[in-house]
Amino acid sequence: MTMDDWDLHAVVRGCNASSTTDPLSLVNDCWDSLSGFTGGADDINNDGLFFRFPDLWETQTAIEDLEALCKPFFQINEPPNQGNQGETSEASPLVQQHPPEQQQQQQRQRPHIQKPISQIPRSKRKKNQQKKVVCQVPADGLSSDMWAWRKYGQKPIKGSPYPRGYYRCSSSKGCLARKQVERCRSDPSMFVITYTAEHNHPLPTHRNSLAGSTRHKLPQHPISQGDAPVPTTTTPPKPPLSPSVTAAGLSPVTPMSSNSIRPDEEVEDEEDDLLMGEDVFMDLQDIGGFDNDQHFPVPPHWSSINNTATAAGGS
DNA sequence: CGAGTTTGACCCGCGC
DNA sequence: GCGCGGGTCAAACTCG
Repeated sequence: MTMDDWDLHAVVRGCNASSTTDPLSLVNDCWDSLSGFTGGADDINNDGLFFRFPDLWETQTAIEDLEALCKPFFQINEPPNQGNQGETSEASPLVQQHPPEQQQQQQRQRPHIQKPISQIPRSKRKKNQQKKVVCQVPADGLSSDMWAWRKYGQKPIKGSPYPRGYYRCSSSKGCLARKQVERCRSDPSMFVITYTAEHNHPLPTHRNSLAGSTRHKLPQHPISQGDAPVPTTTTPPKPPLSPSVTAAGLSPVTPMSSNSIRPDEEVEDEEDDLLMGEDVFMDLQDIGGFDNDQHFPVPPHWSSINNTATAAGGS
């Protein structure tokens, strides 16, 4: 928690200061401060896309990490300005950095299971030390990342009316990348995505390159749909999102062309703090929404972050 | 038939 | 040490 306070505030301040103007300016300002990072030739393929997360867990600053993460996810093109590396270090605390080995530790391993993905005993990992990047995106933003995700679990989260969906990258069997999707409690139209681990393979040219990525499943059981509140709550059922946006949000598949997703089918619900406890928090909402015909035309706006105290029920 | 989803159970980190 | 809660597994199921 050493740097939770000072730099977090520094970052927020920086962005907020800009917010007095207009969202785009704000975003650009914030992005500029992050734009110092240059993944490196090794991380970029011919298409200019990241092959993988550029040393995600080894970058110099948290900002760099965050940017590295988000670039591939959102297909953000080269930021307008570069060379603000000096500034990035100031705003570093967007992401908590942890030694690479700790990242690996998050890979679980069961004694009876032999999988490449599970090579580090789960017992060694520290939950609270796992590096994560938390993003807040609108429903259609969920479909904006290039990776193919496969849902492997869903659980109701204590204190939250919405279940959390667990996804892992299905682009590659050995890929350790995972993401957790949870509907934002303060704004049900938004989803909170927590990315963990890194992709160890090239960014697919077509998100649907993988099988079945476009499976449109109609809601069967409200509970099973992530966007629906867990039964234990009194929250009324919500209208299903578009097919691409299922459970806790988001289709595992996030079809790149799923721009057809309509946020209007969103939901409503209570208000609460959506702080994710820690790590980075990207608030794309402030950007003014996404252009449905484009993939994140503008860089995400980093709004809030790193809150060590698990505001959300703190498990 | 292959791939994704659902869902209950299990494991383990963490707080008390 | 115990219990809670989160994260993951894997069988069963659904769908194209």
